[in-house]
Amino acid sequence: MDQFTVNESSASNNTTNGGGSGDNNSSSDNELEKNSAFHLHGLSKDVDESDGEAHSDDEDEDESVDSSPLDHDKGKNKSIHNQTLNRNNNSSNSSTPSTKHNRSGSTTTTTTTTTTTPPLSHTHNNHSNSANNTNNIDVPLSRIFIICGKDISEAQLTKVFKKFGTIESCKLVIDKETNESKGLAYIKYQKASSAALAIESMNGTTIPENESTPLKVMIAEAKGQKTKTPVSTDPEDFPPNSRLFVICRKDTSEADLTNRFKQFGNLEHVKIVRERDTNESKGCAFVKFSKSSTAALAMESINESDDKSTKAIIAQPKVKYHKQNESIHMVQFPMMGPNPYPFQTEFSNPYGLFPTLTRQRLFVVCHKSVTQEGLYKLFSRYPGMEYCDLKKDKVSNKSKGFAYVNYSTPQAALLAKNELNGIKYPPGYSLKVVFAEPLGIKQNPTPVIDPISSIQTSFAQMPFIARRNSSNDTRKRQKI
DNA sequence: CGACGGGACGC
DNA sequence: CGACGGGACGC
Repeated sequence: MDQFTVNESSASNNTTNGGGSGDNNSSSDNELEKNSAFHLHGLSKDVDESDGEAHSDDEDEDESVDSSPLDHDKGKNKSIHNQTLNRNNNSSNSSTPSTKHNRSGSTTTTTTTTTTTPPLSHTHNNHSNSANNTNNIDVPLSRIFIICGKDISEAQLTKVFKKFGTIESCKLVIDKETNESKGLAYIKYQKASSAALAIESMNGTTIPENESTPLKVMIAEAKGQKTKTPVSTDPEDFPPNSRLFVICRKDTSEADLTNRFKQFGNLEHVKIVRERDTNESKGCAFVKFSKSSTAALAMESINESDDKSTKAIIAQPKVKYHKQNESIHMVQFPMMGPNPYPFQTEFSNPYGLFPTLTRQRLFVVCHKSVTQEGLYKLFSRYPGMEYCDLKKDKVSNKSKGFAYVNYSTPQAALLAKNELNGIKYPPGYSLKVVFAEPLGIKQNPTPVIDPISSIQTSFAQMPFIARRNSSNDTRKRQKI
């Protein structure tokens, strides 16, 4: 099993993009896209009901995993080229290669509670230094980050999460001072598909041990990466990590790929990358699924198959161009539960954030008697509504008197705004409908923030704007 | 009237 | 010395 080595050295890797296109930086984008889809139905087949065993498939992942991966990882170092990819031929003028991360420290100390996973029981911790430090994990996208209540134990987490695949380690983050849980945890799986399944089925849900706190489950950032990174707005990448980049023979056709990949389910489309002029295949393709777990399972299966001429990795998001002034907006999707929103439960995502353009999102002020259902019906009279979330007080569950409504296009949002702003919605009370500000601009208790820094931070989160000035291309190439 | 939960891993 | 090549999406 040649694990393609990923260089997601979170470090900086500069490559000036002459062509302005900038590839996305993998490190960030990778982590950006944490996320996942939430298919209430499709999923059950994969995991849910079974309750005991998660995997269905072939892949005799069982023992094979044990020692080999580590060995391979040692060898990994060599295969990490910092190749910058882009056809713009940007010679990497800007220095600063990967030197940033030292691979010395390994994070061994994790409290690996590899509890009782039937098959691979004794997963010896990946202590092997350098091989598996979380900065550069052996298997990309195989580690998840969980936000849970502070009263959840490692054992409880393990119990819940082991059904998605073999857990290598489960680590609660403990506050040094108080010695108490911070309500955060990391779980490292052996396989990316396990992580994807875990996200898809657990994000936004509550577990019996703590009914009050819905879990947030997302792909973990590489160790150095502190902050939340924004999400790609590439629609092709939604849900994140649902698309494969496939290397194949040049004589492979779309139909061949379709035949090969459709068995995994929810295949959306395949696209072979071709030379512009000759139309000849470049020997690679994109294969899009509607779930990231499917993409991961397909990848794992393909890479383990005997056909060595075809390999797959999770695709990096496509570079997307934006109008200069258009800001990106992170929309908070409500999580789970009995949902009055038919649309958004299809997807949920790590931060519960979904990228949108500002002009597609409305901020609505309404009388507190207005209900979620009523508001939903009202705004859904205008086509393209994808989301409607009346904010309620956490404890009293009473309306806070405002809501966020999302439309699939700026035009749709504008129409709804024009039609509904100022109407008397509960008779006698005016509805106010305006475009929403990006998250974080208008904070709750009328904070005392100085406008400068708040603006900076919020804009800093908008990748395409930030990237314009920075000549950095942190995107690294994954080598298969 | 009215701005969105909590958030990152040894030293 | 030491391990296999192919490779990014219309701008």
